[in-house]
Amino acid sequence: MTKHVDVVTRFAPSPTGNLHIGGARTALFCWAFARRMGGHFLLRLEDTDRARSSEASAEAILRDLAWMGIDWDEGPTLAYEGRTIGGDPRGVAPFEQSARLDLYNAEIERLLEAGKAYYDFTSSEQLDVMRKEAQAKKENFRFHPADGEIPSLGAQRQRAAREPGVVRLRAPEESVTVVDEVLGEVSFGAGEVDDLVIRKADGYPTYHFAVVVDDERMGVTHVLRGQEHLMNTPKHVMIQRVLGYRTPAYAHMPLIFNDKGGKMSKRERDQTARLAVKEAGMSGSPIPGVIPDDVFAGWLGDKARQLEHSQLEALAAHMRLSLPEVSVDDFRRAGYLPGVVANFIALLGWTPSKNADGSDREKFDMDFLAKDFDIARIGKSNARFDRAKLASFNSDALGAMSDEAFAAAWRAWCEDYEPETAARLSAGDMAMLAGAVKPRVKTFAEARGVIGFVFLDDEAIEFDEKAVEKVLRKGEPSGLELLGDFRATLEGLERFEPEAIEGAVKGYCEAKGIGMGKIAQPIRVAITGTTVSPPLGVTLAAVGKRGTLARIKRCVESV
RNA sequence: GGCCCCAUCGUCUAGCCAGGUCCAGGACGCCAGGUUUUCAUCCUGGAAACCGGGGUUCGAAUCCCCGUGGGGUCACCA
Repeated sequence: MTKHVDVVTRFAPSPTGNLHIGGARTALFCWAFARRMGGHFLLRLEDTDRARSSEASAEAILRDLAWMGIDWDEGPTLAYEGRTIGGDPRGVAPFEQSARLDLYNAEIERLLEAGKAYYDFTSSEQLDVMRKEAQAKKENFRFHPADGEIPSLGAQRQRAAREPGVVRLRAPEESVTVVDEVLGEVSFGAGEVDDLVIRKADGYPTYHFAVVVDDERMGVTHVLRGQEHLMNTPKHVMIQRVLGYRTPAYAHMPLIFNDKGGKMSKRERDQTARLAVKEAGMSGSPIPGVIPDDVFAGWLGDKARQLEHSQLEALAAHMRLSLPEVSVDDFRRAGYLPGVVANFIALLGWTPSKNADGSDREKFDMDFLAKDFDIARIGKSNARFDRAKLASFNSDALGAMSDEAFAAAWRAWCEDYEPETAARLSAGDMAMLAGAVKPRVKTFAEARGVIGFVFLDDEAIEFDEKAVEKVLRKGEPSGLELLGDFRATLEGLERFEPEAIEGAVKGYCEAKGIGMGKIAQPIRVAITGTTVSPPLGVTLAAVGKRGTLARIKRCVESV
């Protein structure tokens, strides 16, 4: 007995890789719709492809969803930040299709007995030949033998006992019209669907069959999915009709493309890396310990080949390369905030309601989405993923955080993805730097670049030639002279903290009757080697009194 | 190629369903100024779109048709 819930949505990924950004949006919308309607959001693992599915991938997907703030009411459980997500409140488990074979087989048996499905022993090779023949004749291939060509069930069973075969559903000759919640009425003519395979030779159900059976058994009321599934709908409706199931409401969402107008795919990342490797003129693997030379060579020469996720990450890190992000984990690793990612992808193909004053709304959080989401405001046309706009949203979100919150989040991110930084900077250092770093970065990953001078040895600072000429040599008095003079002031500073340092600089300028730039720029060059850095106070404080004095001394002496 | 979907600034989009208030609004990006000890932030301003052609109507971005363009899909993958 399953308890009745008004609305049940589901997200049903196949655990064959990371959670793709498109999948994340589907999950987000399913989640939001269920929340909005006070229903349940269910998570199911479609692992009927035995060769490609993995448990590691399943867990990674669960974690990615949880990170985004998408929690599921029903489905596999995940312990996340002290709580457990998932469960089986209505008694519809299991949630892995590989554990539901008996169920599918029972239904298939029912169909076989009723003559609505039949065993087929055509080999893949034979099918290939048939497809090619049809193509040569410019005809559409449709597997749909005449009634007379299908042996009796008894004969089918006899043969099935000896050799593996698939089970196909006998496609009824009828047209299908679905009322899509996004697209409206969509009709498919009779004879479009062929006798599709519902059970593979390995005994596993095909996607189409498993989805239909599970959605029925799990009481799914609304199917929100990408538009790439639109042509699957007549197949699913057909299976539902033959099985005597109800048809859930469908809502097909527009697709998400990359900035070049193509499909956002993991291949993009390999392509970017491959291009960089070729430009660098590399032939052997730069990190043979992670990527063996033969693997590297094969990958380099074959555009279709992809490296393992971890290998690609290592290569990118080694070459200090930033790869285009395509999966949720990529964005997390790059230092985007989960709320921002969710906010941004929600805007791809959907529009929130207006603000109370009638103005357009763009920024919102998960709570708002859960209250405001509406299928009626899902758009129909595909959207490009604009990374620049995402970056801007993230930048704004970081800027809106308090220094304390930023420092904590930055530190947490570093601990996961940049442990050297977390080790070298104390929590206090990061809190002190927060205000200066915040407005200068779009992601956490950019922070290191802003404060790179902190990590350099005092003797390793390279003084930029142009900067030296402009701010140290020119002027009367020259920057170099002021620098030597000001160093003494700094030396006498008791508390080497941002405010005190700023005060000292200001006091010095007033006493000397010179503008701030006259001394600020020479100091920058002495400390960082360039004319660009965060405000002087934090810049010097981050380097420390000893380092500051040493760098100024070295600058004065060596330039 | 068959089938199906879509079409507003470079990009995401509001407006379209219930035609007039739209010489089309917002955001990102871009350009130009301003604030600032550098950079960044921030502030102000600007350029920038209804794919084309027919209808319907007093009137069309909004409704209809055709064309064009873009996309999806045609597996024992999901």
